Amino acid sequence: MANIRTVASEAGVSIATVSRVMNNHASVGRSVRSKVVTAANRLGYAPSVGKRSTSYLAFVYTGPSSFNSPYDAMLMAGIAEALDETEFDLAILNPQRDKKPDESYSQFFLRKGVRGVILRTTSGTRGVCLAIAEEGFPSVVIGSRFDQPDINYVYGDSLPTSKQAVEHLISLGHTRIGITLSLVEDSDHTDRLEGYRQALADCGTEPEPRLMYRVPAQRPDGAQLIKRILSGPHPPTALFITDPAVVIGAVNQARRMGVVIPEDLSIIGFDDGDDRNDMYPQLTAVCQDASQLGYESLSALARIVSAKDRDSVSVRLAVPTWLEVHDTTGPPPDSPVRVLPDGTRVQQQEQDT
Amino acid sequence: MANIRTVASEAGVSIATVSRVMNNHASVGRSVRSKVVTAANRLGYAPSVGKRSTSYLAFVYTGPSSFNSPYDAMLMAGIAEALDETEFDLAILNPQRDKKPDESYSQFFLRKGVRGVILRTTSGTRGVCLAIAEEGFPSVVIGSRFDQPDINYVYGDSLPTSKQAVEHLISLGHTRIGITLSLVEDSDHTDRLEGYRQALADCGTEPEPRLMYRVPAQRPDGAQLIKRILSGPHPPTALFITDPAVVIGAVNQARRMGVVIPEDLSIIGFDDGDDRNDMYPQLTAVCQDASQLGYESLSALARIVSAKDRDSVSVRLAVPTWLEVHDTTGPPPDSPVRVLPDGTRVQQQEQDT
DNA sequence: CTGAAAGCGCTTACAG
DNA sequence: CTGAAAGCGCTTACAG
Repeated sequence: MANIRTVASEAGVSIATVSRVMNNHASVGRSVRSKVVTAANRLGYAPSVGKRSTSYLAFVYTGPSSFNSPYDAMLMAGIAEALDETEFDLAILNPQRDKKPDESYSQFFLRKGVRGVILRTTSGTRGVCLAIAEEGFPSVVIGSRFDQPDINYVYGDSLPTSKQAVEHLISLGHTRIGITLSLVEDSDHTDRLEGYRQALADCGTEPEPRLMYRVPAQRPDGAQLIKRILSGPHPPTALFITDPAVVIGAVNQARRMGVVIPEDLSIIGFDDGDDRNDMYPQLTAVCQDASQLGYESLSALARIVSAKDRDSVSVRLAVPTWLEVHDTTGPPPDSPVRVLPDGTRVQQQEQDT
Repeated sequence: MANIRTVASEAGVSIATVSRVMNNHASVGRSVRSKVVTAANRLGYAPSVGKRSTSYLAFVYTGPSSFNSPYDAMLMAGIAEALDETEFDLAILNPQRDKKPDESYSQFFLRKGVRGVILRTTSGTRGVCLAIAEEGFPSVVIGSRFDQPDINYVYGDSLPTSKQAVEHLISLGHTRIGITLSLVEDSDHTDRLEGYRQALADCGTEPEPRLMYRVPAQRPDGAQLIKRILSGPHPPTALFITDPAVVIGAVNQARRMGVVIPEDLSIIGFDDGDDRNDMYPQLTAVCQDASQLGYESLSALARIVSAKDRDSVSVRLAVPTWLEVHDTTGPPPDSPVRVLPDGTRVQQQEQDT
């Protein structure tokens, strides 16, 4: 294992300077600091005392943390499972709390005694992931695709299955198929929209902007959505709801309004874990095993950290998703079902738009 | 902060011996080893290199890990929240993987650079919690009560609310009230059973053994349970289901069998988070905010670790639970509803038993 | 099985 | 802002 002396000579500075960089002393000049960080990352340096060199890998939220979502819970389960097969321990790090503003990510991670990181992306933090990868610190991004080289990631490949989901609705006879998307443009939602587009394009249809709904990714937002679109003009007869929380809110709200699923409205949801099986009626869904994302990310990270030559390991892994057809999809009603805000149910005939 | 020299003189040995104990060298004699561990815990020793003494607190499963349960997810969320208010970072440790058999828990934690631990109890690991507390290592048990002094714990106080839940059923007119319990005897399930007993006792009823069901704590087990008890003789008209996963399986299975809730069968569940609001009909439940358990545990642990005199801090915290009456409880049917294995519905008259 | 002492990795007051 | 050197905490080969 590289020690402070190796790093010093690699960077062409004294060991005192390396130590100062590792402890983020303000006195070190910018250019010297970045030379040292680069050398440390290249050599795979980690501070150590005798044998007790740290052997922590970290799970890092690049944005606000959200441990209570089913997605994150499944990630953790998979990470914990993979961890048991390695010699590493797991740390949970929150750079937002105590990374110093003038500190690079590598410095922060090294100061915490961490050897590699799994980056949990949230909206608007792709830049953070890129910055960390660029610094050369061992990292694997979980849940997002990247075009840039030299960035490792593991993501759920939902495009083809999303297409398949919409094709399923088309084959049932639906022509007014809505899609819900989150407010943020991440690669997951881009993929799901693209699957929707492709399925429609294959049968010569243009996506209709009025059938594309942007909603925050919470359960109450799913309920709101259903109220809004079923009371408006020209509602869809089927919905592809691309978020696991939103679909739960939506299905329950529909039933509260007396809308029968799938007779009045077909719904295809998205499931990160096992939720589809705990719903009644059982949910037709694009399924992803989020625990597998966690498992694969941690395994990959362990390989990278343990590798002789880290740059030789490149991880770009697409974990398959799959479609499960259950009880929330069926043929469309003769005409779209509307429910007015006062609860009146209107089954209108198709009209010009 | 105590260093290896202080510990050595406190224990009356050389620094070499202290170091050997910390690294679990086999050569050190049993009695010397335990003297050193005791001294280290008394002084709050943690290995350090200069300033970078470790500042990790750990979340430790005393049994098999289960991150994907809603309970654990909520715990993590609360722990993460409390963590942000401290100077500590979080580690996840699995003693089952790499604690050496001949190593004490304190030695293991110190070797990992951890300053204090939150112990997640599972069935049959109360002994582990007691052993760790006895060694004097800073620890807080989450989710269990203890009678022994000198053990810190934070638990959900579900006895009074469980009693209230059963009283609610009694006030609706139910006389055949069943209860489901997990297979293991932990303090949580003991409390819930005791609440059930007390509510029945207050109106002069003995609990009937045939209405007390032991089931594993998984969703499919809830479905099995409903099949079993509704097809058997003398089914209950109301059920208090003391596990969040079991109740979901049970409610959905009941509906699959055509049993109307609450008209045919009333159900009171248990909710660690927000699941009751995502069910249709909305679940009447004994509610506990598991994230609060996590929050309080971590806050308490941080206080203990930071205290001048650790033994002066004693944590024995009962977090309140509460009853929310929603849509799964109502008056009992005229007579208990039975559904035979072939799907035939039998509404039998009350009979002698 | 244990200690005295040499040595390692890192940090920091001092000097420029 | 950086280095040479003293010093700290810990580990370990050597000796008994």
